[in-house]
Amino acid sequence: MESVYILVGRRGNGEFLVEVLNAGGVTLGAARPVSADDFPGYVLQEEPGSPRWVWEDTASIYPVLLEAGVRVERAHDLRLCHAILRHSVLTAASDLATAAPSRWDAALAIVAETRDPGATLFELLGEDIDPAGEADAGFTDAGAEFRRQLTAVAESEEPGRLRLLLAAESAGALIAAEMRFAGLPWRTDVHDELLTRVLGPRVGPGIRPALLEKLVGRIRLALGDPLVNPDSPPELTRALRRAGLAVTSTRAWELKELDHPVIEPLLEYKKLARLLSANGWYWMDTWIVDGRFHPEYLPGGVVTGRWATRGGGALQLPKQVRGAVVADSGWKLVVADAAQLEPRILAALSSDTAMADAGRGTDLYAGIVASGVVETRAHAKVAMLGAMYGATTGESGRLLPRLARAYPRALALTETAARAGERGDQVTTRLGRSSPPPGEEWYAAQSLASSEGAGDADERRARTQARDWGRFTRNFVVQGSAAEWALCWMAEIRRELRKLASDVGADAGSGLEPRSPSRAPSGSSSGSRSGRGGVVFADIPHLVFFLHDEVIVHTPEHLAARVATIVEDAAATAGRHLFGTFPVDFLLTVATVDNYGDAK
DNA sequence: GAGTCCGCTCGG
DNA sequence: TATACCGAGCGGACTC
Repeated sequence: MESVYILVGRRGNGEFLVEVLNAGGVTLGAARPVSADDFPGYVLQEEPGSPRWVWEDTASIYPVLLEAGVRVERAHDLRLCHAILRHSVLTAASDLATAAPSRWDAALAIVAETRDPGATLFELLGEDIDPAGEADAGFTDAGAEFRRQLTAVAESEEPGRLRLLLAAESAGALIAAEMRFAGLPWRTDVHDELLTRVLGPRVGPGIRPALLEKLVGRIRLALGDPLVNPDSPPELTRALRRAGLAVTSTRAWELKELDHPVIEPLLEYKKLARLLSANGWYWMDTWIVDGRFHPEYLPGGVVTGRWATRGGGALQLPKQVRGAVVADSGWKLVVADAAQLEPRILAALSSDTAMADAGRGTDLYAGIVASGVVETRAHAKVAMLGAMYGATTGESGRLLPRLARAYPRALALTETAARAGERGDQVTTRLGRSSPPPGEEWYAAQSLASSEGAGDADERRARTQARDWGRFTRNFVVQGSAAEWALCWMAEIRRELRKLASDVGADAGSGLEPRSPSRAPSGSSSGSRSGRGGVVFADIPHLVFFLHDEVIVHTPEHLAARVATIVEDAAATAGRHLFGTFPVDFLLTVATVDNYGDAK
């Protein structure tokens, strides 16, 4: 079926503009306004034709639709796609890449800093034009940008890969908005109980909970220092040294090596103080709304293509508190984790069949041991990580030659990527995301080192910087390609979950309905489901969390088995999308559980 | 007092 | 067991 695009823009007065385009981006009719009130209805009406919605910024437009109970199947995010095409070496010759910096480039930085949902890029840029005309100019420009993007892809060396990348990136933007909207189920009563158990009863801000205070007492006693404040690293270091401990810092791993009565209570204190400050009651009050954790996901927020997040520290949910992530009553969490994702990606990228063989149907590190390359799983892991991160010393550095003999193609790929970075060259992921070139300072340091009269210090500094950048590019290829696999995996999961929902007839209308209050888990203190989280994905399985190589789907219990199958199949499909018929397994560990803490 | 840097610990 | 890659976020220390 010929794909149709619908370009969407927004005027300063809140009105939308829509224009239907054919597959080549050519207009099929004049742009027309749609009022803000009518917009969700318009989208709902057009969705059965599976158009691809083209808009500047999914994160500012899509939440409006979600609030109105409308989901879309496909989108093209101009902002995210511009960023990819502007920097990809595959499109370096395109008009899009060679043009002078435009508002699309400026918008990248600004949107990354402050996202005011509802603001158009023009507004963000503070361009001073009259409200109606402003957005119409922006709309015209969006159409032009879209055509530039289509052309850049079509004329590139790898149009198929780039198309897949742009589709995956845009699907990611939809998923990010949907996950934020739906939120991760979070039981504040369970969380509170956990905190109270290990810290003592809740106290006001600035006051140490009882069990922490007790530990401070033990620390002071052991150090013979009745005033030492364990929250102050310099003060604590001095106190430790006075007590005869030759420490250079207060890092936990350094303390662990020591034998002294203060170590045990101090390590315990650090662990609990961290829990309190990072995920304590204040965190809970701030980030859990109506029984859901709603972090903001930022697709493309990391140079490698990984997502960043903002708010609540969603990238670092400690294992300690995952027990508070509890499925609603009658629902389950399907938690899936891609096992040894990056080594598998590396094997496929480099067509290293020996390494792919090592991971076939089994833990890849165990497979490396079984092949006789190294003796233990721990060695296999540290050696692989060293190869991908650029370790030179220690255990990892010593094991690298053995890995290189067994898997020459894989290791050659990482070395080639490192050498490219050391020269200041860009490297590119499987689907076409390129690393940024080094900054001006970097080039300045290199040319200074090779100029006449350069001193040893100049040369050392240049070499260090070159090697640093080489480790970045070495890792970029693997981490970035893994991020692409993860995007394809999630997009596939999302697509299949939607099909499942329509198969079982739970998704007759928009796919979103107000959740009935009776569905709230009994005995939960998480309160009513009104307000921001009041409309959720009622009755249909949906993604609620993503972390680099791991997803969580919240699903009605009776669909959990089918969801698990979907997640498994999607991993294989993602592998085919990236690597065609190359025989590499993408193994998952999948757990269907009531709470996240029970997964693995 | 506000803004920024650093040390530390959490995640992959 | 450190080391090597990518992050978020807190609290203290420091600067203006």
